[in-house]
Amino acid sequence: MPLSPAAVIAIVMKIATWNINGVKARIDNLLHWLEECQPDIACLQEIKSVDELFPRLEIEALGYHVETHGQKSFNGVALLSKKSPDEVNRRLDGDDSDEQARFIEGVFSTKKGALRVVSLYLPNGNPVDTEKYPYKLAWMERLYKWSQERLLLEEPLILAGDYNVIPQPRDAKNPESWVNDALFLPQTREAFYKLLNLGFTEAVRSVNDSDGLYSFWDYQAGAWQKDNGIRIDHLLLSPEAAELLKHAEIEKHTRGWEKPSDHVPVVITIDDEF
DNA sequence: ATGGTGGAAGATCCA
Repeated sequence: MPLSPAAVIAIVMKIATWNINGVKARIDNLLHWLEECQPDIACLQEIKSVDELFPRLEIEALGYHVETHGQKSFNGVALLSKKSPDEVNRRLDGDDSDEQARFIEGVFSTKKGALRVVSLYLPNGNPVDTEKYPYKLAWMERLYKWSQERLLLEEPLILAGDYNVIPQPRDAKNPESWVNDALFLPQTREAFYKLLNLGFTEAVRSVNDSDGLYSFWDYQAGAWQKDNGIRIDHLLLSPEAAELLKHAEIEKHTRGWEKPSDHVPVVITIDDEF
């Protein structure tokens, strides 16, 4: 007996990351994007809100569960998901004095087992001659150590977020203008590749080898109009997650919306289901 | 161009 069409439809889920640059200023865009994209899990960065003021009701009305790790004015990350996580962790080990909200991990039950998804917002690191740059490098080292431990679980793990790292010259329209920037300094890129080389797959690069892929365009100097962008928003997949990867896409069109974020969503599709 | 724009907080800091 032949398979019915329904039986051969791939069972997939979409996981997205988006630095929205202020959830309260971006709520209309966010709701519109959630309806359009229908991600199963969305990792947000720079919510710039305390947990109590996060506009959760509107998002919950679209059928999403909301977990936040916010702080006043700056930073802040969130996980939106169509099914609630079984477990949520908000601390990145290695510095008990760090009060910046840049990390949230959710553990989800899927039909294939546990799926771990992290929404991360790596420090910018500029100006590099201040304490901000050592803080960035230390944060990357903490993420490295955390990842080393998590990879021992040999489970699908996705580290999604704004890395504030331009991995290669071709990830910038004008790489020469970034040579002294914390996003592109050799030490920054080395730390990124050290993390990647633990065995992660960078989702976008693994499916698309072309130049001109960007995820951020500055508000200033007509960067968007000139397509003067950089690619700094990444999804890193453990071997067990990489095996499930079907597609990866940068949703460039959202940068052309009214009142846009300066970043756009990056979305992957994996062979899995809640 | 030594932040040119934008968000959040609150008369500045952060990116």
